[in-house]
Amino acid sequence: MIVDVVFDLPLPHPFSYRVPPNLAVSPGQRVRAPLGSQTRVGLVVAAREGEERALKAIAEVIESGPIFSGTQLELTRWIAAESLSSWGSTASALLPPAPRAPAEAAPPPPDQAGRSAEQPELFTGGDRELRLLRRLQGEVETRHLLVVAPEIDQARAWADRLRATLRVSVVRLDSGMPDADRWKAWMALARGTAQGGVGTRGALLAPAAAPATLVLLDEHDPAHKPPGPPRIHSREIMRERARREGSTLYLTSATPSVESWWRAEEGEIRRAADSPSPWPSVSVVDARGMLRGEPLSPVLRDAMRETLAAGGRVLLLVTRVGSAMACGECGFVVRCPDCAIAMAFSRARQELACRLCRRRHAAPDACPNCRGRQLTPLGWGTERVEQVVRAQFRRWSVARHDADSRRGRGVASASGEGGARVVIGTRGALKAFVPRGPSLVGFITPDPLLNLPDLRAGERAFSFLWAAAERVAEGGRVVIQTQHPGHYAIRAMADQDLAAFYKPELRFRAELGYPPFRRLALVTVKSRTEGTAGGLAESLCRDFRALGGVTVYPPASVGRSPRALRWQIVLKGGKDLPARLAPALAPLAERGHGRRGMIEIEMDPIEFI
DNA sequence: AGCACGCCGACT
DNA sequence: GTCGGCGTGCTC
Repeated sequence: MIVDVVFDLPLPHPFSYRVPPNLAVSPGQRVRAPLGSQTRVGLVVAAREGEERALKAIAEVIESGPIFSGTQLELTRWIAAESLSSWGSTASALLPPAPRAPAEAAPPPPDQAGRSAEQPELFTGGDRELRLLRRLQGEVETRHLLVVAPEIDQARAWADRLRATLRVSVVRLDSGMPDADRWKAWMALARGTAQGGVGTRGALLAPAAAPATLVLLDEHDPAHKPPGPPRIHSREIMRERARREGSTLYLTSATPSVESWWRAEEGEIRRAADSPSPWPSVSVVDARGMLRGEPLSPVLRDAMRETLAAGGRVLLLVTRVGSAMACGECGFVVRCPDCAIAMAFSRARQELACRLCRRRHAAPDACPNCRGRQLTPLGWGTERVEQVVRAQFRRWSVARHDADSRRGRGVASASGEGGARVVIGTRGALKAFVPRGPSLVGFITPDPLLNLPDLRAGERAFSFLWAAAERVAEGGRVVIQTQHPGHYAIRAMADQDLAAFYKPELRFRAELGYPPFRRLALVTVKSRTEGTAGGLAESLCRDFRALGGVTVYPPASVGRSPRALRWQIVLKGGKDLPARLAPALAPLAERGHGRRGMIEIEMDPIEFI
């Protein structure tokens, strides 16, 4: 017998091996097989009869039987095709680490072909997790449960929470556990000795028996699409899984992705009813014309004094200097006239460029709107804000919480030993206030985020603003200093009104043909020699244009060094974009890189386009 | 991705 | 005269 095996390599095709008579091997099973000079772990994707004399033999099996059912194997193939990642790398990322010695495996749960899936349901609102738990309570008696969190910390917390509230046996499948434990957890779920599993991305295909209850926590979180194959959001994998096996999918999010909100409007997703939860009072301070060197407006300064005097704690949120150009006087931001995305300022070249269509021109020296002369990238560093705050609030303890101040250190003293009453930090600082949130959150200014040269700038800023408001202690307040006091992201947050954000945002996306209405792909060409990268990018563009139905933006050099070694091509198309691109990419992947240079492709990029 | 084979510079 | 740079090509 011959088996076709895929490996954790960026290779587009499987390798064939003969199966020695002493081994039993079938599709969905992991094996070790010789490849080149070494022996590697691979996944059997097909078995057939044929001429086997020229082939090398499978060395050994990893598990005694298949670890993926036929449906799961087929699903990994779909994921690979949809993300333009290799089948082997995709499968490898979605399986527990292989044990060193051959191990007795529990068979994967049987396929449930033909079951029609229920509509996924989206939980929003301040009590979304409680309402979800209540729902799960009624289901765990009869169904398997799989919960996927964006990060290990959340997976750990949810495992504890499920054990405590649902009183079911829940195993942890995330990489925060030792490899051997992860493998055992996987098998416990397959065997049915565990009723539920919690993990991160690597648990997406864990063997919860269909029809199962699948949960994706914080579905909008970009951590659901980390670097590395497969380049696809966990939400899409969960959705497809639920659809194929007839499982129920629950999504939670304070601020759903625009994609999910759109699907809810289209009736593809049901929105669980939510009720308003306590909300801080929000003051929006118009920062236009505010002195540039002064991070604290009188409104924020007074709010801080009041909060501190009343015994509360203050969190000042800083967003690092942006790359867009904004007018210090009127707040005008230079945007691409075609793409409506903020243009990125290059200090070295003193020019502005659109990350999408590559339009570029010299940076203006006066504001095109008000003729003001203070047209510069806008933003504050935590250190500078700290200096000012220390000088103005000498009586109070002040701490900084950001990547530089070493995660946790500033906070430990701030929350633990009754330390800092004023904390200056970036987004991560929100998590540091446990168990009680700060009484006052001041946004020095969210404008750099709002003006990011990124089509998702508004979505990101909104999510951050909302998360901060949710964290504020009851009866507390939020002060936002901004040059865009009327921006719908800010208004929607202030009014605790989700729809007030998504409605205009969807209109913007629709008008300009951005996701979720169209799909994007980002192709990166790397080469050590300048000519090849640019030349290869140009010739790739010709190939893509020849495909039809795909918008090909001009390639641009994105190398940071003066010598341009990286080029990027942005592509836009419909739902079938990966399928359309595959034929143009196949010849490149087939023979190494075909031409010299390396090609990477990311479907549905979520940053910096 | 590794790893091996294959042609041009600074060293014992 | 060699050791070694990584450019190119292959792995069932």
